[in-house]
Amino acid sequence: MYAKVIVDISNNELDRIFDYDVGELSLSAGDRVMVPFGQRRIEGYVIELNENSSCPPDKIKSVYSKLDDYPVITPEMLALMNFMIGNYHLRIIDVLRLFIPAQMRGGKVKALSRKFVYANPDAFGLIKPSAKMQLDAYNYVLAKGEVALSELNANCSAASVRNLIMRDILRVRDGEIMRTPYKNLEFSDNSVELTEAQSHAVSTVMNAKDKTFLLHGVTGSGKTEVYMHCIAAALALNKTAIMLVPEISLTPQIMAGFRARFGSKVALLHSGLSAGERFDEWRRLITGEASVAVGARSAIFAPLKNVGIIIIDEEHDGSYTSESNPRYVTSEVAEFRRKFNGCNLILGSATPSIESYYKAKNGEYELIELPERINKRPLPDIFVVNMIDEVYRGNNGVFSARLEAELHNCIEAGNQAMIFINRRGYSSYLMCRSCGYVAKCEQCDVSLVYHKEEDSLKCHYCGNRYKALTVCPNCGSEHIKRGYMGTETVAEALKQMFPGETVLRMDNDTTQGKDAHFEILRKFAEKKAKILVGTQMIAKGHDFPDVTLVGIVDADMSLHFADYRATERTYQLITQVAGRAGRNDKPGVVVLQTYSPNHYVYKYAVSGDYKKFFEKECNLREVTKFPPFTRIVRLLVSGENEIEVASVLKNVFERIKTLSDGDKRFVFLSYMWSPLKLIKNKRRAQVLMRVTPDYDRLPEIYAIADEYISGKVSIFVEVNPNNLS
DNA sequence: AGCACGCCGACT
DNA sequence: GTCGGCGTGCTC
Repeated sequence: MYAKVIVDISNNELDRIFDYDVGELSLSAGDRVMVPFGQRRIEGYVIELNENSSCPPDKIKSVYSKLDDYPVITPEMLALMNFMIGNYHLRIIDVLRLFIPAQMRGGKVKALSRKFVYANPDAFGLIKPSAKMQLDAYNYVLAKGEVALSELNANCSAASVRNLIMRDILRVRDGEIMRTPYKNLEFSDNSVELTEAQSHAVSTVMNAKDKTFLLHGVTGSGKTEVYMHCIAAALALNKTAIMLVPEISLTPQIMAGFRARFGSKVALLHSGLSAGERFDEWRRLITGEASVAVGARSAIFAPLKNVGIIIIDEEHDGSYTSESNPRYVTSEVAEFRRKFNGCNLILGSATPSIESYYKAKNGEYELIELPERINKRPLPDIFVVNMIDEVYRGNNGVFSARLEAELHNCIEAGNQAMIFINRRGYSSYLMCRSCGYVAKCEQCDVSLVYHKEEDSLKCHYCGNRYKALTVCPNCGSEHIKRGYMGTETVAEALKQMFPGETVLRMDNDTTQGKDAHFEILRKFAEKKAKILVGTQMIAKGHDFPDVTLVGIVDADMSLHFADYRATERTYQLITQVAGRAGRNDKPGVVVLQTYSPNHYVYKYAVSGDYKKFFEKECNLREVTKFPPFTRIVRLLVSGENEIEVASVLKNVFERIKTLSDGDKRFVFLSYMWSPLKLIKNKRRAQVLMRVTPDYDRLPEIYAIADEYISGKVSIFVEVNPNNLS
């Protein structure tokens, strides 16, 4: 019998099956094994067992050992693996690595083992009545049934315990303990009665089978409650559930909500966990001890069997598409698992992505709507402030007169305000006012970002750090000016405006620590500060009842971002940020500052008319030939040698051109240097194409790319990339 | 990815 | 003479 093994080395040359003799081992598909490989021993995964091999018999070696008690890759995941390597053109091992906790590989984390003590029932009465300490220890164990040795030693005489163990009156066994994250969170049953719309949504889902739903519910319409009920329904049928949320909204509050409802059946999976915690949560899922997986993107690979419902909350969120290496589309993986398990899938959002809503309109998804907020609370008023007028009036500051006035009202009334800005660092760049010179990264050719706390310039693409400019290297002028504002500028302006107030700031820089995120939000929730300044990360899911004002300092930053989804993202952003204002009984106000007040996105975002916005945006996409009416395919060629990159680019382009000639499904095809031509010392160039959604010859494009990949030039093919830099 | 094998320059 | 540079090739 031969084991078809994928070795745990990510390399194109090794992206294939190696055959090993199974020997006396009892192996199954999905087992993690240790195998000899050249002069080395490495880990690998058995993906199939088979009687025949096309490899010369003298080359075949035997599997050394099996590494776990059970196959770590379930049959469903093996099927998913095949789906993913076919659809996303990934290395097999890169897919397998997604399926198991990273730290488990190479034996970096192990089960936490502890010695447990239990009483030998036959030894009763062997302790002399005079041995008081021994009796104490024995009774302690009897009272608990079983107790950790460390606990017993801490509470009783360790010498007596040792003696009893030696005489086999107490026995020791090796056991495992699980590191459960957030186990100290208080449970509070927060279940509430469903509104008519909510129960209609729940019953629609529960009465369906093998379907995908788009749950379009306005902010505050109680989507979470619908999810909870659907999960409970799946559990009642003895099935399991997967619930995805954007990484950023995996707050302790959300987790506490799930823990309260489903107790220890919930396993939490996200990047904030320690390696050990992650491993243990994963193990609780694969062993069936836990049956609800809640987590960020990668939780879609939760090793659950018999899945009864899959939920993707905030389905429009960008974090569901992985940017780099094993690139996959979470909703497509979810579709695969839905079909495999014959269960339902819910995509939920207040602001669905244009592509999802388009599918719902075409009947590919079934649309469920929750059009009203719970308790019919009105959405906050959004005021659009024209910043050109402000400049005209001589106001060059961060805040418009309107926002400043609202801030004063808010603070003086004892309420809280959130100020939103989507840029990090103190300012985006340093510029010479005399000659226009802008400091750029030597390696990456991008503007450097000035970080005030370190008084240094940083490259956001490679992380390189440079000394801040004081003199222009180009013209010698000392007239250096900081560019656009960031969270720090805004925070400082606020501190000047409200000298006595604490201003909290939350962005990439202030949330580096393990619990920094949580700490800032906790302070704000406890009203230790009246003003919170932050980037996108303050926009999601946090419910602060006393926030009555939300300021969007520069809405255009996302609107003018070079991406075809910029408008859609801006709509989502405004809706999400605005949703933070005016919870409970206090009415909310949103002030939105822009230099393009007449853009349609502001009109529809202000009125909250998603459908109209969708129509407009969708028409535009159709005319401009962007998704969902096309798929964008980007083939990125990179390498250190500019001439080689250029020549590969040209060759690949010519080959694709041949493929596209006469094919009407090709809407656009061109090649060029990438906007960021140089990153980490690599020249980058791209072939860009747009093809109709029914185009089915992508594998041929992948094959062409593979042909030209060498040690010197690498090629990365992306479908609908998130950015084109 | 690594590790061996192999064929050329400067050193105890 | 041989230690060691990293090019090339292979791993069931």
